[in-house]
Amino acid sequence: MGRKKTQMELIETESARHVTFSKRRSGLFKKASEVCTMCAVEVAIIIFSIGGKAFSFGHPNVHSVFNRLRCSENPDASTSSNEAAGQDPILHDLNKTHSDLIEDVGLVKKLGKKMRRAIMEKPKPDWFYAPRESLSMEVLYEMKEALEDVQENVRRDKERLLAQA
Amino acid sequence: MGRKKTQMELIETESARHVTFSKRRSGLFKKASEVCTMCAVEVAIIIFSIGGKAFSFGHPNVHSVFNRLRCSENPDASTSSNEAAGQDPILHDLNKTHSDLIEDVGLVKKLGKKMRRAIMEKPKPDWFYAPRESLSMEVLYEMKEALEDVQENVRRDKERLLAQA
DNA sequence: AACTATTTATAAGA
DNA sequence: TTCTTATAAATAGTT
Repeated sequence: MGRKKTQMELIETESARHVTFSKRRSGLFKKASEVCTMCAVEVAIIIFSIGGKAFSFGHPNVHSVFNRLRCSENPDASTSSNEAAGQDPILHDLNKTHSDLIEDVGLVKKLGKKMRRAIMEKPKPDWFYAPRESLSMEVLYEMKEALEDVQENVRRDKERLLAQA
Repeated sequence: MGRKKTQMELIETESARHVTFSKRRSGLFKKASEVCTMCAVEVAIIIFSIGGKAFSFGHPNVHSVFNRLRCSENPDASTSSNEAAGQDPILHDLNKTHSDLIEDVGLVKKLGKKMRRAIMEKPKPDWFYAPRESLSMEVLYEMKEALEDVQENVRRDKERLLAQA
Protein backbone atom coordinates (compact mmCIF):
# COMPACT_ATOMS: atom_id res chain seq x y z
CA MET A 1 0.00 0.00 0.00
CA GLY A 2 2.75 2.36 -0.75
CA ARG A 3 4.42 4.07 -3.64
CA LYS A 4 4.92 0.72 -5.28
CA LYS A 5 3.50 -2.73 -4.99
CA THR A 6 5.92 -4.84 -3.02
CA GLN A 7 6.59 -8.50 -3.58
CA MET A 8 5.74 -10.81 -0.73
CA GLU A 9 9.19 -12.06 0.05
CA LEU A 10 11.90 -11.67 2.59
CA ILE A 11 13.30 -8.18 2.59
CA GLU A 12 17.02 -8.75 2.20
CA THR A 13 18.29 -5.35 3.21
CA GLU A 14 18.46 -5.38 6.96
CA SER A 15 17.68 -1.73 7.54
CA ALA A 16 14.71 -1.82 5.20
CA ARG A 17 13.50 -4.98 6.88
CA HIS A 18 13.64 -3.32 10.26
CA VAL A 19 11.71 -0.32 9.06
CA THR A 20 9.03 -2.49 7.54
CA PHE A 21 8.87 -4.65 10.64
CA SER A 22 8.41 -1.63 12.83
CA LYS A 23 5.68 -0.14 10.70
CA ARG A 24 3.79 -3.35 10.16
CA ARG A 25 4.07 -4.42 13.75
CA SER A 26 2.29 -1.30 14.90
CA GLY A 27 -0.19 -1.63 12.09
CA LEU A 28 -0.96 -5.18 13.18
CA PHE A 29 -1.43 -4.19 16.80
CA LYS A 30 -3.67 -1.35 15.80
CA LYS A 31 -5.87 -3.66 13.77
CA ALA A 32 -6.01 -6.05 16.67
CA SER A 33 -7.12 -3.37 19.08
CA GLU A 34 -9.79 -2.29 16.64
CA VAL A 35 -11.22 -5.77 16.42
CA CYS A 36 -11.31 -5.87 20.19
CA THR A 37 -13.33 -2.73 20.55
CA MET A 38 -15.61 -3.25 17.57
CA CYS A 39 -16.38 -6.90 18.14
CA ALA A 40 -15.82 -7.35 21.89
CA VAL A 41 -13.42 -10.22 21.40
CA GLU A 42 -10.26 -11.25 23.25
CA VAL A 43 -6.97 -11.15 21.39
CA ALA A 44 -3.36 -11.97 22.10
CA ILE A 45 -0.45 -11.45 19.76
CA ILE A 46 3.21 -12.26 20.26
CA ILE A 47 5.92 -11.39 17.78
CA PHE A 48 9.57 -12.36 18.01
CA SER A 49 11.81 -10.22 15.89
CA ILE A 50 14.84 -11.76 14.21
CA GLY A 51 16.89 -10.29 17.01
CA GLY A 52 14.88 -12.37 19.43
CA LYS A 53 13.06 -9.50 21.04
CA ALA A 54 9.46 -10.13 21.96
CA PHE A 55 6.63 -7.70 21.25
CA SER A 56 3.13 -8.35 22.38
CA PHE A 57 -0.42 -7.13 22.38
CA GLY A 58 -3.21 -8.47 24.51
CA HIS A 59 -6.78 -7.74 25.42
CA PRO A 60 -7.56 -8.06 28.18
CA ASN A 61 -3.97 -9.35 28.33
CA VAL A 62 -1.74 -11.88 26.65
CA HIS A 63 -1.64 -14.50 29.35
CA SER A 64 -5.32 -14.70 30.08
CA VAL A 65 -6.03 -15.33 26.43
CA PHE A 66 -3.41 -18.01 26.16
CA ASN A 67 -4.43 -19.71 29.33
CA ARG A 68 -7.92 -19.78 27.98
CA LEU A 69 -6.66 -21.44 24.83
CA ARG A 70 -4.72 -24.01 26.75
CA CYS A 71 -7.77 -24.85 28.82
CA SER A 72 -9.97 -25.29 25.80
CA GLU A 73 -7.35 -27.50 24.21
CA ASN A 74 -6.54 -29.89 27.01
CA PRO A 75 -9.11 -29.90 29.77
CA ASP A 76 -6.70 -32.03 31.80
CA ALA A 77 -4.10 -29.28 31.58
CA SER A 78 -1.11 -31.25 30.35
CA THR A 79 1.45 -28.98 28.76
CA SER A 80 2.15 -29.92 25.18
CA SER A 81 5.68 -29.32 24.02
CA ASN A 82 5.76 -28.42 20.40
CA GLU A 83 6.03 -31.33 18.06
CA ALA A 84 8.18 -31.71 15.03
CA ALA A 85 7.02 -29.76 12.02
CA GLY A 86 5.81 -32.87 10.26
CA GLN A 87 3.17 -33.51 12.88
CA ASP A 88 2.07 -29.97 13.41
CA PRO A 89 -1.63 -29.67 12.63
CA ILE A 90 -1.25 -26.15 11.32
CA LEU A 91 1.57 -27.16 9.02
CA HIS A 92 -0.56 -30.04 7.92
CA ASP A 93 -3.38 -27.75 6.94
CA LEU A 94 -1.06 -25.35 5.24
CA ASN A 95 0.25 -28.24 3.23
CA LYS A 96 -3.21 -29.40 2.37
CA THR A 97 -4.19 -25.93 1.28
CA HIS A 98 -1.10 -25.76 -0.83
CA SER A 99 -1.95 -29.00 -2.57
CA ASP A 100 -5.49 -27.92 -3.18
CA LEU A 101 -4.34 -24.69 -4.72
CA ILE A 102 -1.81 -26.43 -6.91
CA GLU A 103 -4.61 -28.63 -8.07
CA ASP A 104 -6.95 -25.76 -8.71
CA VAL A 105 -4.35 -23.89 -10.66
CA GLY A 106 -3.64 -27.02 -12.64
CA LEU A 107 -7.29 -27.25 -13.55
CA VAL A 108 -7.39 -23.71 -14.79
CA LYS A 109 -4.19 -24.30 -16.66
CA LYS A 110 -5.70 -27.25 -18.49
CA LEU A 111 -8.68 -25.23 -19.49
CA GLY A 112 -6.36 -22.52 -20.66
CA LYS A 113 -4.63 -24.95 -22.98
CA LYS A 114 -7.88 -26.31 -24.24
CA MET A 115 -8.99 -22.79 -24.91
CA ARG A 116 -5.84 -21.94 -26.79
CA ARG A 117 -6.24 -25.06 -28.87
CA ALA A 118 -9.84 -24.24 -29.55
CA ILE A 119 -8.80 -20.83 -30.73
CA MET A 120 -5.87 -21.98 -32.82
CA GLU A 121 -7.15 -25.24 -34.25
CA LYS A 122 -10.66 -24.33 -35.08
CA PRO A 123 -10.97 -23.49 -38.74
CA LYS A 124 -11.15 -19.84 -37.86
CA PRO A 125 -14.68 -19.10 -36.71
CA ASP A 126 -15.98 -15.91 -38.21
CA TRP A 127 -15.37 -13.94 -35.01
CA PHE A 128 -11.71 -14.73 -35.32
CA TYR A 129 -11.48 -11.95 -37.83
CA ALA A 130 -13.13 -9.44 -35.57
CA PRO A 131 -11.17 -6.22 -35.02
CA ARG A 132 -7.95 -6.73 -33.08
CA GLU A 133 -8.97 -4.08 -30.60
CA SER A 134 -12.05 -5.98 -29.64
CA LEU A 135 -12.05 -6.16 -25.88
CA SER A 136 -13.00 -9.79 -25.94
CA MET A 137 -9.86 -10.66 -27.86
CA GLU A 138 -7.76 -8.60 -25.53
CA VAL A 139 -9.24 -10.37 -22.61
CA LEU A 140 -8.52 -13.74 -24.14
CA TYR A 141 -4.93 -12.75 -24.58
CA GLU A 142 -4.63 -11.44 -21.06
CA MET A 143 -6.11 -14.63 -19.80
CA LYS A 144 -3.54 -16.65 -21.68
CA GLU A 145 -0.71 -14.61 -20.23
CA ALA A 146 -2.13 -14.82 -16.76
CA LEU A 147 -2.35 -18.56 -17.01
CA GLU A 148 1.25 -18.72 -18.12
CA ASP A 149 2.26 -16.62 -15.13
CA VAL A 150 0.39 -18.86 -12.76
CA GLN A 151 2.02 -21.84 -14.39
CA GLU A 152 5.45 -20.32 -13.96
CA ASN A 153 4.87 -19.36 -10.36
CA VAL A 154 3.65 -22.77 -9.46
CA ARG A 155 6.59 -24.40 -11.18
CA ARG A 156 9.06 -22.21 -9.33
CA ASP A 157 7.37 -22.78 -5.99
CA LYS A 158 7.32 -26.50 -6.50
CA GLU A 159 10.99 -26.61 -7.35
CA ARG A 160 11.89 -24.55 -4.36
CA LEU A 161 9.90 -26.80 -2.08
CA LEU A 162 11.34 -29.96 -3.56
CA ALA A 163 14.85 -28.56 -3.39
CA GLN A 164 14.39 -28.37 0.35
CA ALA A 165 14.14 -31.43 2.51
CA MET B 1 -11.62 2.05 4.78
CA GLY B 2 -15.14 1.71 3.63
CA ARG B 3 -18.04 3.73 2.40
CA LYS B 4 -18.04 5.68 5.63
CA LYS B 5 -15.67 6.25 8.45
CA THR B 6 -16.73 4.05 11.30
CA GLN B 7 -16.55 4.99 14.92
CA MET B 8 -14.31 2.84 17.02
CA GLU B 9 -16.94 1.38 19.25
CA LEU B 10 -18.75 -1.82 19.87
CA ILE B 11 -20.98 -2.77 16.97
CA GLU B 12 -24.32 -3.32 18.60
CA THR B 13 -26.08 -5.21 15.84
CA GLU B 14 -25.09 -8.81 16.24
CA SER B 15 -25.18 -9.76 12.58
CA ALA B 16 -23.15 -6.73 11.56
CA ARG B 17 -20.69 -7.47 14.32
CA HIS B 18 -20.23 -10.99 13.07
CA VAL B 19 -19.64 -9.84 9.53
CA THR B 20 -17.07 -7.30 10.65
CA PHE B 21 -15.40 -9.84 12.89
CA SER B 22 -15.10 -12.27 10.06
CA LYS B 23 -13.69 -9.73 7.66
CA ARG B 24 -11.23 -8.19 10.07
CA ARG B 25 -10.11 -11.49 11.47
CA SER B 26 -8.97 -12.66 8.06
CA GLY B 27 -7.46 -9.27 7.40
CA LEU B 28 -5.47 -9.51 10.62
CA PHE B 29 -4.22 -13.00 9.86
CA LYS B 30 -3.22 -11.96 6.39
CA LYS B 31 -1.21 -9.05 7.74
CA ALA B 32 0.44 -11.37 10.20
CA SER B 33 1.47 -13.82 7.52
CA GLU B 34 2.87 -10.96 5.49
CA VAL B 35 5.05 -9.78 8.33
CA CYS B 36 6.30 -13.34 8.70
CA THR B 37 7.41 -13.63 5.12
CA MET B 38 8.73 -10.10 4.71
CA CYS B 39 10.59 -9.87 8.01
CA ALA B 40 11.28 -13.49 8.90
CA VAL B 41 9.75 -13.13 12.34
CA GLU B 42 7.70 -15.50 14.48
CA VAL B 43 4.12 -14.63 15.22
CA ALA B 44 1.25 -16.13 17.17
CA ILE B 45 -2.26 -14.78 17.36
CA ILE B 46 -5.21 -16.10 19.29
CA ILE B 47 -8.69 -14.64 19.09
CA PHE B 48 -11.69 -15.67 21.14
CA SER B 49 -14.96 -14.64 19.63
CA ILE B 50 -17.86 -13.63 21.83
CA GLY B 51 -19.25 -17.09 21.30
CA GLY B 52 -16.09 -18.46 22.88
CA LYS B 53 -14.72 -19.97 19.72
CA ALA B 54 -10.96 -19.77 19.32
CA PHE B 55 -9.24 -18.74 16.09
CA SER B 56 -5.52 -18.74 15.73
CA PHE B 57 -2.64 -17.99 13.47
CA GLY B 58 0.93 -19.07 14.10
CA HIS B 59 4.26 -19.08 12.38
CA PRO B 60 5.88 -21.48 12.75
CA ASN B 61 2.99 -22.32 15.07
CA VAL B 62 1.12 -20.88 18.01
CA HIS B 63 2.58 -23.02 20.75
CA SER B 64 6.24 -22.67 19.91
CA VAL B 65 5.92 -18.91 19.93
CA PHE B 66 4.17 -18.89 23.25
CA ASN B 67 6.56 -21.32 24.80
CA ARG B 68 9.34 -19.08 23.67
CA LEU B 69 7.67 -16.14 25.35
CA ARG B 70 7.30 -18.05 28.56
CA CYS B 71 10.98 -18.94 28.47
CA SER B 72 12.08 -15.41 27.87
CA GLU B 73 9.94 -14.36 30.79
CA ASN B 74 11.31 -17.01 33.16
CA PRO B 75 14.94 -17.37 32.13
CA ASP B 76 15.43 -19.98 34.82
CA ALA B 77 12.74 -22.22 33.44
CA SER B 78 13.64 -25.07 31.12
CA THR B 79 15.05 -23.84 27.85
CA SER B 80 13.03 -24.92 24.86
CA SER B 81 14.87 -26.96 22.29
CA ASN B 82 12.92 -25.59 19.39
CA GLU B 83 15.55 -23.25 18.05
CA ALA B 84 15.42 -24.17 14.42
CA ALA B 85 11.75 -23.35 14.11
CA GLY B 86 12.22 -19.72 13.23
CA GLN B 87 14.81 -20.55 10.63
CA ASP B 88 13.03 -23.48 9.07
CA PRO B 89 13.31 -22.79 5.35
CA ILE B 90 10.56 -25.18 4.44
CA LEU B 91 8.01 -23.56 6.66
CA HIS B 92 9.07 -20.16 5.46
CA ASP B 93 8.73 -21.12 1.84
CA LEU B 94 5.46 -22.83 2.41
CA ASN B 95 4.13 -19.61 3.84
CA LYS B 96 5.31 -17.67 0.86
CA THR B 97 4.00 -20.23 -1.55
CA HIS B 98 0.64 -20.08 0.10
CA SER B 99 0.48 -16.32 -0.28
CA ASP B 100 1.61 -16.54 -3.86
CA LEU B 101 -1.03 -19.05 -4.75
CA ILE B 102 -3.78 -17.10 -3.08
CA GLU B 103 -2.62 -14.16 -5.12
CA ASP B 104 -2.41 -16.12 -8.34
CA VAL B 105 -5.85 -17.49 -7.90
CA GLY B 106 -7.09 -14.01 -7.15
CA LEU B 107 -5.59 -12.82 -10.40
CA VAL B 108 -7.22 -15.52 -12.43
CA LYS B 109 -10.45 -14.89 -10.63
CA LYS B 110 -10.35 -11.23 -11.54
CA LEU B 111 -9.67 -12.03 -15.16
CA GLY B 112 -12.56 -14.42 -15.07
CA LYS B 113 -14.81 -11.65 -13.87
CA LYS B 114 -13.48 -9.24 -16.41
CA MET B 115 -14.08 -11.80 -19.07
CA ARG B 116 -17.61 -12.44 -17.97
CA ARG B 117 -18.27 -8.74 -17.96
CA ALA B 118 -16.70 -8.38 -21.38
CA ILE B 119 -18.96 -11.09 -22.66
CA MET B 120 -22.11 -9.75 -21.07
CA GLU B 121 -21.60 -6.03 -21.42
CA LYS B 122 -20.21 -5.75 -24.89
CA PRO B 123 -22.92 -4.71 -27.32
CA LYS B 124 -23.02 -8.22 -28.67
CA PRO B 125 -20.08 -8.59 -31.03
CA ASP B 126 -21.05 -10.49 -34.14
CA TRP B 127 -19.54 -13.73 -32.87
CA PHE B 128 -21.92 -13.61 -29.96
CA TYR B 129 -24.50 -15.01 -32.28
CA ALA B 130 -22.31 -17.84 -33.44
CA PRO B 131 -23.81 -21.32 -33.08
CA ARG B 132 -24.32 -22.40 -29.49
CA GLU B 133 -22.31 -25.55 -30.07
CA SER B 134 -19.24 -23.54 -30.94
CA LEU B 135 -16.44 -25.05 -28.92
CA SER B 136 -15.08 -21.65 -28.05
CA MET B 137 -18.28 -20.72 -26.32
CA GLU B 138 -18.36 -23.99 -24.48
CA VAL B 139 -14.84 -23.43 -23.34
CA LEU B 140 -15.65 -19.97 -22.12
CA TYR B 141 -18.44 -21.40 -20.07
CA GLU B 142 -16.29 -24.16 -18.67
CA MET B 143 -13.69 -21.61 -17.79
CA LYS B 144 -16.23 -19.59 -15.90
CA GLU B 145 -17.31 -22.61 -13.93
CA ALA B 146 -13.74 -23.61 -13.21
CA LEU B 147 -13.01 -20.18 -11.88
CA GLU B 148 -15.99 -20.38 -9.62
CA ASP B 149 -14.76 -23.71 -8.31
CA VAL B 150 -11.33 -22.32 -7.62
CA GLN B 151 -12.93 -19.45 -5.80
CA GLU B 152 -14.97 -21.77 -3.68
CA ASN B 153 -12.05 -24.01 -2.85
CA VAL B 154 -9.93 -21.12 -1.77
CA ARG B 155 -12.69 -19.79 0.40
CA ARG B 156 -13.14 -23.15 2.08
CA ASP B 157 -9.42 -23.55 2.60
CA LYS B 158 -9.17 -20.16 4.19
CA GLU B 159 -12.04 -20.95 6.51
CA ARG B 160 -10.39 -24.15 7.57
CA LEU B 161 -7.13 -22.44 8.31
CA LEU B 162 -8.78 -19.70 10.27
CA ALA B 163 -10.86 -22.15 12.19
CA GLN B 164 -7.75 -23.78 13.64
CA ALA B 165 -7.27 -23.72 17.37
C1' DA C 1 -20.94 -13.74 -1.57
C1' DA C 2 -19.98 -9.72 -4.70
C1' DC C 3 -19.17 -4.99 -5.52
C1' DT C 4 -17.20 -0.13 -5.07
C1' DA C 5 -16.67 4.14 -2.83
C1' DT C 6 -13.73 5.48 0.71
C1' DT C 7 -10.85 5.17 4.29
C1' DT C 8 -6.43 3.26 5.90
C1' DA C 9 -2.05 1.39 5.80
C1' DT C 10 2.35 1.93 3.90
C1' DA C 11 6.63 2.03 0.53
C1' DA C 12 9.57 5.45 -0.81
C1' DG C 13 11.68 9.55 -0.22
C1' DA C 14 13.38 13.62 2.50
C1' DT D 1 13.53 7.63 13.40
C1' DT D 2 9.84 10.72 11.99
C1' DC D 3 7.14 13.16 8.53
C1' DT D 4 5.23 13.47 4.00
C1' DT D 5 2.98 11.80 -0.06
C1' DA D 6 1.66 8.82 -3.80
C1' DT D 7 -0.39 4.39 -4.05
C1' DA D 8 -1.75 -0.10 -2.85
C1' DA D 9 -4.99 -2.50 0.29
C1' DA D 10 -8.56 -3.20 3.45
C1' DT D 11 -13.18 -2.82 4.28
C1' DA D 12 -18.23 -0.45 5.42
C1' DG D 13 -22.28 -0.17 3.45
C1' DT D 14 -25.04 -2.12 -0.41
C1' DT D 15 -27.18 -5.30 -3.51
